[in-house]
Amino acid sequence: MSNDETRSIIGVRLSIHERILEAAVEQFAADGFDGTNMDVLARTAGVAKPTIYNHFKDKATLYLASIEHMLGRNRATIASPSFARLAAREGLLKVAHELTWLFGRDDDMLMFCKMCIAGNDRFQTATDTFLRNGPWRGTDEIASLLRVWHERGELHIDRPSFAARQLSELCKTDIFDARLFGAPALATEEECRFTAVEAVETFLARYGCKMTGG
Amino acid sequence: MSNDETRSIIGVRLSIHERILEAAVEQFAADGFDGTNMDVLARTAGVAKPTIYNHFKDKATLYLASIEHMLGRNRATIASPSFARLAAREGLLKVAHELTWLFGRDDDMLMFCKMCIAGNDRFQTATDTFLRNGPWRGTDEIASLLRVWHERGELHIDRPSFAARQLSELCKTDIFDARLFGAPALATEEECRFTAVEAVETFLARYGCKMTGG
DNA sequence: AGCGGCCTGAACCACGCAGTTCATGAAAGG
DNA sequence: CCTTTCATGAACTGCGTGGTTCAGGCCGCT
Repeated sequence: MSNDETRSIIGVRLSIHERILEAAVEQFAADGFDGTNMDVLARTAGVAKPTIYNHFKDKATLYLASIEHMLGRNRATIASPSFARLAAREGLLKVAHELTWLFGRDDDMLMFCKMCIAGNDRFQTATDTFLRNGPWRGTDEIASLLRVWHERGELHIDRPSFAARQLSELCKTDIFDARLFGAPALATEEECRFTAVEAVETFLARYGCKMTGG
Repeated sequence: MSNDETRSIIGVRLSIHERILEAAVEQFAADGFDGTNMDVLARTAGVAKPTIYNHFKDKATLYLASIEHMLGRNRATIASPSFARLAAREGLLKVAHELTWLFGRDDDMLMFCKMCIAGNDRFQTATDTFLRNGPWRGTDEIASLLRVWHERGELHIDRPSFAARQLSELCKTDIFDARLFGAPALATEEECRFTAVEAVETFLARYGCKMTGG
């Protein structure tokens, strides 16, 4: 292979494979599956069309791969196990900030949500991997954290998984629906912070023990 | 017009116009705008293709019309002002049950959300009317109720609108995302009741006054 | 130098699908 | 009874686009 590593975008060298994936994420996210034109995609990737089909069997295959690629980039831990060292309130705040940021200010996340929702009968497998590696993994991580704090006596939670999902929902308040339905305008950092703080406040009122400030 | 009223589905007589709209809602919701094939749509409607174009100029026009059609069918009140007579806890439970029912067991609502999300760049006006007449009207109604209970001293709420949206989000826990992304399986009545009760519990923990049980 | 692998660009094929046309037929209405 | 209106179905047009082919060209390897 000759010029596999030659092209660079923003100074970072990318292999042809990666360049195609990056362009795919961008295009699919912007225009949806049907709205994406493979000729255009090739041009944005700076690559000849046959090259794409040399790396990916299909438009659908590329679509799947692009979802996984995007999820891989987005390994920003929602609830890092390291948060367990913090006091419940601090840890919850960190988690809530991650969540509101994700819901309110992450474009890739939003676009792929839209795509999965829109196309879901045709690409159920794509939707499944998205859910498994995205939202569900996130709430699982949160649930683990909650268990730690519960055992440490800082929270009192009977159903950690359900509680985790409640927290996640609370973090969507005011910022997510608008984006899901409307123009993909970012929520401001102010809004995200506010929603996060309020979510934790409500969550602790229910699940916090006296000393935690519930 | 000859057999405008002759065909019947499930015993209800529908005009050709309505039959097309019903089929359109179903198809668009299931497959999105691009994924919908006009030949198939015609067949599902039990109508010849030219007939569709005799009633609607365009695929896009039909799409818009189908959204408005769906809106007209769905005039359920989430938070009736009459609930204000109830104690806060009872009233909130009623509201929460309405919400979980809507999120978990109302097919029209779900389809509608999918359609708006799928088409939104190209049909922003449709999405806007949906938001105004749907979710936003709902949370406004809830906010009014919250204000009543606040003034009556049963709740302590600084930002009623925000709190209303928090309640609404809490009522999605565990039942809405799965439907939005996955198969449109109904949430069981059990699940809805559970989520509603838990939502109210969490909500009151934050916003209830001592005597309310918060 | 010669070979093999990969990329390129442009042309090309095939197909799905929105929208139309047309001949036919059936009901309503004066 | 004749006219108007409208549904029907089948065939057709035209276009956008997914996917392929092919003749080159660049590069590394031996």
